[in-house]
Amino acid sequence: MSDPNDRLPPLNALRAFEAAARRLSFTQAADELNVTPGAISQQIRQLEDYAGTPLFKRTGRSVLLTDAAQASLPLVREAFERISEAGRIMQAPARKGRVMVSCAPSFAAKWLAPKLGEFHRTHDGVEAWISADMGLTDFTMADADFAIRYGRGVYEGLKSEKLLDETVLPVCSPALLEGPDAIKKPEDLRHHTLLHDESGENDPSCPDWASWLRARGVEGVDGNRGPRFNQAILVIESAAAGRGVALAKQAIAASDLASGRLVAPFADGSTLIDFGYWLVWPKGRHLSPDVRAFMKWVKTEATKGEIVGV
Amino acid sequence: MSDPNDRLPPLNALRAFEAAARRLSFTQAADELNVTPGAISQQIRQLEDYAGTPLFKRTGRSVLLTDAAQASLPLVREAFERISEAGRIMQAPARKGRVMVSCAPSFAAKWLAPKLGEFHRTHDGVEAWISADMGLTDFTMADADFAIRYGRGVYEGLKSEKLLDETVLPVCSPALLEGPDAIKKPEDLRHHTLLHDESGENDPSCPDWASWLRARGVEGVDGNRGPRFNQAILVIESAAAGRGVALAKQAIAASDLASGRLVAPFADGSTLIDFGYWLVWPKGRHLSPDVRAFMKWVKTEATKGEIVGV
DNA sequence: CACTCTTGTTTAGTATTGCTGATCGATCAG
DNA sequence: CTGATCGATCAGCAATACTAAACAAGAGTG
Repeated sequence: MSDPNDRLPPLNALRAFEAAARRLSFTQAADELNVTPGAISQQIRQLEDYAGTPLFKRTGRSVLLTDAAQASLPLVREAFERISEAGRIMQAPARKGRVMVSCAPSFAAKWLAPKLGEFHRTHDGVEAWISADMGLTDFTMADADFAIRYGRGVYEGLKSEKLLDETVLPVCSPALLEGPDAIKKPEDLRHHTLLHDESGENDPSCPDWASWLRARGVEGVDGNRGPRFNQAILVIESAAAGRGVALAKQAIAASDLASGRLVAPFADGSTLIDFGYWLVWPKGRHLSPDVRAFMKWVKTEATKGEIVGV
Repeated sequence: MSDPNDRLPPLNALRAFEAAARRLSFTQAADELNVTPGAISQQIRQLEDYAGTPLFKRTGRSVLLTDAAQASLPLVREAFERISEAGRIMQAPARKGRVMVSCAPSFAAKWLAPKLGEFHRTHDGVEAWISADMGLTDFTMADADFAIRYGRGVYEGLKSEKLLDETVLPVCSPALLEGPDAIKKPEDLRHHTLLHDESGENDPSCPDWASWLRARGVEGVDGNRGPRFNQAILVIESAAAGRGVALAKQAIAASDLASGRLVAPFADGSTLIDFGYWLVWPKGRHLSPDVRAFMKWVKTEATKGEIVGV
């Protein structure tokens, strides 16, 4: 009669519950789980049948958690964290020799990817995969081993370690240093297009052209004109193509500066900003030897860059 | 593309995995989950597809865990413990005012049940349910709020609190104290049937008739003859029916001794044994106010009994 | 106040998943 | 070798989960 298994809640319904409770929205939960809202609604109802009590207060507009849901949610969350981690561990043998790092597209393309060949040469048998994604989605469940994030280094539930500081400086194609409108001093910028990087928008310490010019007392240059890009790499590529002068992130521009594709027209142009690059991974995660090796290598590369650059 | 949800293992397959890993047998796992072995086999295979690596080493005869399974199993277990507990908490509002205690059939019938009326009278609005089951099944998942167990009080993963000591003493129907074969001293037992309780078999400190007689230097009585019962209550009822003299557990016999249905023929007959009755519940479990009240009441009843009895 | 937008619910139909029951192959004990 | 036991496999069936579409109920807007 009292079969112990009957006492376990329906597991798939718990997934819907967790997502809905986290978002406080069935629609968003449905979106997250790639199902229709109706499916979520049904799963929740099934769980409520099991519980014998409502889990959400439906207030027309949105939904609220009942006490029962409130009380059980932390345990459900912990359970899923463990399941997620268990899943990773199960997969570990199959992933052996592969390290997956998630990072922002620009950083991946301009900083990480060019150095990867070197890693592969020195670490035989370990291949690195880069997953370039934008959002800093809660990745306790993502399939990356760790991530490189651009920000202040404080992330809820995640451990982080500083990788690299970031500085911002004007860069342009070497072609712009010649000819009648050659850039010699900041005032010369009036003859050129200003390229705006809006990828670091939420960092108040990151200067835009307007504040950069103001800080240097440059007159007669409108710091607001010019095209805007939402990714650092786009600014860099535009600048390299000779379209204008970019206020660029040093880490992203470094390889092009080193190759001569870009030049820094002003000696004192660079500004250290608050945001930086961080190695980030979920708190309880087991890091395999391969992953550790890769992280260590990345950090070494970063210190190298600091010696050479800026 | 890399949908975070795809990274979670199939949840129902995990249940099969946990059971199979615990039992190291697909057949037994199937039995536990009330499905066929084929179903388990398929679920495990599905999980192995997910993991990309085998989880069991099939050695024809039985199965062994691979490293991947070994490593992930603890997390899976913890996850299910939390899910189980979350399930209970969800159901708490619906269970309000109900306390479910699991205990051995004899103790339930002869000790607990008779006192329940009193509890109900003093604790209005709380009803107590008794689930009398024999096995001390791992009940992290059972639906009882707590259990009363007979034993030494050490249970893996469970918390316990001493409820009652147990003593063993000869009892019989008052009818046997009269007539030509009236029982006055231990030697008189030769004229009567000895009733054997084998329910405490695994307690070496618990005397049987043979050791009881030997300890008192009684000669001429064969301590091995007579019917044997595997439950304490059966011995008691046989004795009460006048069939013979039982070496009975005090706690089980107490109510019949009090009512005069049974009597203790010898003044010095009782022996304190190692085993006793314990309140037992899973370590991380949240005990509701109702449950606490019931536990407290049970303990009070137990101390009352100690004052009156023995 | 009507209109519309958003959000959750419901229902019937469909797709997916999970299970059975029978059969097979392997292993081990006698 | 033979019988017994255990796991794997497969086709068919049952249960579960999902979709699509219509519906209902606030909340914001003009």
